[in-house]
Amino acid sequence: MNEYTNEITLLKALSHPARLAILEALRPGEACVCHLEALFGWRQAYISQQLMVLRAAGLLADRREGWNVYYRVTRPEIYTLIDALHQISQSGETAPLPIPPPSCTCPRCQEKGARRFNKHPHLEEVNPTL
Amino acid sequence: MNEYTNEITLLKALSHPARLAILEALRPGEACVCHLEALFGWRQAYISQQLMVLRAAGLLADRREGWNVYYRVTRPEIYTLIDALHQISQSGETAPLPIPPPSCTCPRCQEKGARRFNKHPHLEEVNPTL
DNA sequence: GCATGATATTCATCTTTTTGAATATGTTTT
DNA sequence: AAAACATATTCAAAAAGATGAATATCATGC
Repeated sequence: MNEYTNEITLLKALSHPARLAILEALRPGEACVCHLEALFGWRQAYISQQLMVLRAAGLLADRREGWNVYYRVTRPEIYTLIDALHQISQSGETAPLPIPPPSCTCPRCQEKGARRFNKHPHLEEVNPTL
Repeated sequence: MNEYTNEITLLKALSHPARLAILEALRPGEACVCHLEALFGWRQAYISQQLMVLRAAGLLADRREGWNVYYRVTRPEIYTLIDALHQISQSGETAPLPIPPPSCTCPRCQEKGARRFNKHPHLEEVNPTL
């Protein structure tokens, strides 16, 4: 179950209101920490913590200039994901569900001589690594 | 900070390898629990738990047919998000970072008479609700 | 070098997630 | 109704995440 390691790291970094808000604030371009501090009215340390998470996930890079540290998004593609997220979240709850699709392709359901009282086939015969 | 409630619920539902894998398995269409059980080789109760999370997030619906319960994705748009996720995750670590973008639009940085030793402007003057 | 401003990190605590184990629910066949 | 099956739910312990408080780092101006 070590699949999706990168994906999960990324998703977890995004799964926080403050971090989503920060990414939104960075959409137009880079910003220094003091900007975010003033914009959101959060404690400096708190913002720094969240920036750390986003940076650890590889989403942000920083650049020092005198007193200030400027953060920027390193993967603008993240906004494609975020936009999709908003779209899905906004659509009214459980829409008028589509007509039930065709029947299951389950290995068991597929068995030709599918006797109804039967143990599952052994996993080895069935699992072509998804 | 009650913003993004729906978004966070959705992201958290996705932030789990087993659940991502399940959604992947459901991409071609609906499947019964025994299918997933055989496909992944996980405990039945475990799969049911993960399905519950996805259902609670409004991503899945179920349909009973005799012995089996068939699950299907109610919001195919989720795959747009997942595809974006994979794309971002696969791109090699921190790509050759783009040239540092233009300077910060931070309220402080914007102040015309920006005296360098100055307190931040009061938040009320600055925070137009992001 | 020292004081100050901006940002980062560590620590401790509290809450949430994860996941195995046990058990419950509901359906079908006999 | 009882047995067999498929799936769902509850519980508890361990792991991970969130966050306030305190403190550290590092650049700048004197």
